[in-house]
Amino acid sequence: MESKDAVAALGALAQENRLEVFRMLVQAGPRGLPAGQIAERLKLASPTLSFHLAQLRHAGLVTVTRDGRSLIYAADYDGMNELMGFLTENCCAGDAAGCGVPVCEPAARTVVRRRSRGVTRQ
Amino acid sequence: MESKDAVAALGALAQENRLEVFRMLVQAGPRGLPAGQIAERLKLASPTLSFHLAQLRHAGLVTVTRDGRSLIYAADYDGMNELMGFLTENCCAGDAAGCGVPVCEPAARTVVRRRSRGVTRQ
DNA sequence: TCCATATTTTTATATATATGGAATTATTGA
DNA sequence: TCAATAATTCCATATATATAAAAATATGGA
Repeated sequence: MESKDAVAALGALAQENRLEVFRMLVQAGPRGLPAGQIAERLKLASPTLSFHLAQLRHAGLVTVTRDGRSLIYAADYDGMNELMGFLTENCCAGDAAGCGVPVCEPAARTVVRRRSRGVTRQ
Repeated sequence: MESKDAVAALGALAQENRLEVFRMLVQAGPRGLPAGQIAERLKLASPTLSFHLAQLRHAGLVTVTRDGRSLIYAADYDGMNELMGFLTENCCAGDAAGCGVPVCEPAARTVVRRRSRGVTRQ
């Protein structure tokens, strides 16, 4: 991961509404949520939400797929994990015990197959 | 951690120069670095660096102690780890295996005693 | 006490970002 | 083909942020 990508991802998360959106998607799991449902839950005007989702998408933090009229947004866990790895990279000059950073491998990944109707737009 | 604190921390990191400063301090370890040395290594004007260090400090990502004429900045590893915990909180509705997030405990912490000359200003 | 060093604070200016109304595009079902 | 729904893009406005020159503060040594 490049420094510029990390700045983009951090900038995307550094906003109250977007952070809420992202955390909602992280908690929702790989199945994601339709934009309308996010807007409703967070009481955001649709152009506002659309703007924020685009930021998160360009930053590689969420993915989108169409399902009929709805666009389904989901957290991009790979993007998130890459970002966290970048922040802690080579911490304490390699002696991670100096700063309490998790040094273990990620939990074994369960692959979730998404409904494949519609076209993916990244 | 509150959402507002997370936004502050992410905003502090979402800037090219500050991200560089922070990563430099993360890699430098708990002993930290004097402001002048950071400015020199990153070729930043001192008021600019000072502004950025203040942002990181207010966001709880770095600490500062005085040593003679120098102010020594160090990464605040607790702050960083809290932030990452906040982002991944309750991911996949509790089934972390769904997204490959590290679920293990942080490495055992090695406490490093800092030189106690001067006053700590947070 | 005075000077040099290290760093911060103040201030001005330039630039980037957030918001929501209005118009637009895409999809489905009648 | 048309109306209804879901969401986006365009636009104007308000607000926040980054930068560095100049002035101010704190420390240590002569």
